[in-house]
Amino acid sequence: MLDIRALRQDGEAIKTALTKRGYTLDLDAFASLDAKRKQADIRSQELQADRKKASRQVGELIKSGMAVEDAKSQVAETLQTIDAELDREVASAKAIQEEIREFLMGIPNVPQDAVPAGNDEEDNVEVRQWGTPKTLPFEPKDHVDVGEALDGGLDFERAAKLSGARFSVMSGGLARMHRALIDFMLDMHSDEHGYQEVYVPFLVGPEALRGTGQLPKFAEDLFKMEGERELYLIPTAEVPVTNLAADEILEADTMPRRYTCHTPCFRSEAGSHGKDTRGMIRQHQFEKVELVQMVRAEESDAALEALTGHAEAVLQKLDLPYRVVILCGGDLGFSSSKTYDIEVWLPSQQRYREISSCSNFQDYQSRRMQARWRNPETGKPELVHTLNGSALAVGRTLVAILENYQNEDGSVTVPEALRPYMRGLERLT
RNA sequence: GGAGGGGUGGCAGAGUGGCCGAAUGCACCGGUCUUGAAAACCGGCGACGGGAGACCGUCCGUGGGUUCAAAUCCCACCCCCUCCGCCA
Repeated sequence: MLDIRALRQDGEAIKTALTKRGYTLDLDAFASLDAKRKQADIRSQELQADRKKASRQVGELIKSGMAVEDAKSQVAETLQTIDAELDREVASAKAIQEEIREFLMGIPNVPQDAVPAGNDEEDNVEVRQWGTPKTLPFEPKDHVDVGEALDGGLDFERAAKLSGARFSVMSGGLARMHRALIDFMLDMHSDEHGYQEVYVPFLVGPEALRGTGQLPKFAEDLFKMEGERELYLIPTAEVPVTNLAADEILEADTMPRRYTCHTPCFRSEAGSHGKDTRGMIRQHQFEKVELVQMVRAEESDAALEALTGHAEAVLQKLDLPYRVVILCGGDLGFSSSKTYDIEVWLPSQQRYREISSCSNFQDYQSRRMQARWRNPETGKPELVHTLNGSALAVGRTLVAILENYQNEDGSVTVPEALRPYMRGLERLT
């Protein structure tokens, strides 16, 4: 959510910045709503002040010895006049405030200056590359062919039997490698990058989803539970972990907060029919290790660079070639002010595919969820800046390993860094 | 699922109809003292919105209601705690 005061003061500048992501801000609609709000607000406050005064008068009269009924009749007429108008004014002030809130909730975050212009992923700009895409001495198979050929391995048919398309079953060594990856990533972020591991609910209420920005606009991307309580399967650990700070005022000495968390993620993929239908690139259920940070405003730019580096470190240790791109305005997520995607090399597709997305939300999420910290210099609560990034999407990491580490005989070499997590196993066959 | 207790400022915790946005303690900030720190003492200190400001309004889990007046009384819901039952 944007700062309403910023919108009043710098509306034009914000509108211009938002065009970079293809969003047209209706400033006139906002201005007229805001003017209506102010009028209703001022009037209802006046009436309330008058009403309070009259009520207090009654108390004083009674205390000074007047009979209760007499005291009441002193102000009865005034109150009657006030009440008639007050109900109306308060109701309309409330309604307008709610309208403004919904209006604000529907505006995406303002892209930072560094965000390049552009419409879609074609316009994202490469920032750096790491490693050299391997040229395999044989025709590379894709991860489905590699995985299905393994003993145990990948099984999409049985997954479909259970749950339909976009699910997978893994068994044997592959299932173990999947689990090992989670362990490997969590250990790395905890031991080397200074994150605290957390375990959180996989079902959350609507408020948490409003806080991070999935609701109200993107309900169709979520799986909603049946039942008397309104609960949703989390689409990412970002939702429960970031909302840990919701409605809280963090003490300065507990900042910055850095959390790492492994959760399954559930996405309806409503808008992506026919996209990545083969294999486990795009699933309704997948595992992810997430990084979340809550930092002071002036630290968030540096924090995004560091966080992206922490995600990159996973790929480096696994020796998987990748590149980092900065998302253009048109490809930028709703709540983000700046996002780096990390893309891993897939030999079968001869191109880089997204495996991580690292974003700085600045105060956009924290304003929605009222996540603040107490600045000792002012003594006042200030909104934190929130960031998060995948480090990494586990399923896609597995895909990358299957493809980059495949051998001509159909086996898959276990990356060296992962072997301690697989009891020394060197090869999946 | 049954019975009882409770949700108040950053935290703990008073407050059962008007003098309460709210005692007190801790934490925090400023000062005195000190070579410095601690301790002690003095002062300050909730959040949000509006206003240039004086100041005004809202907020005591949430939503309704009673009343001239609600943190306080009534109703519903949510959450937490204790005991019993069930259970991985």
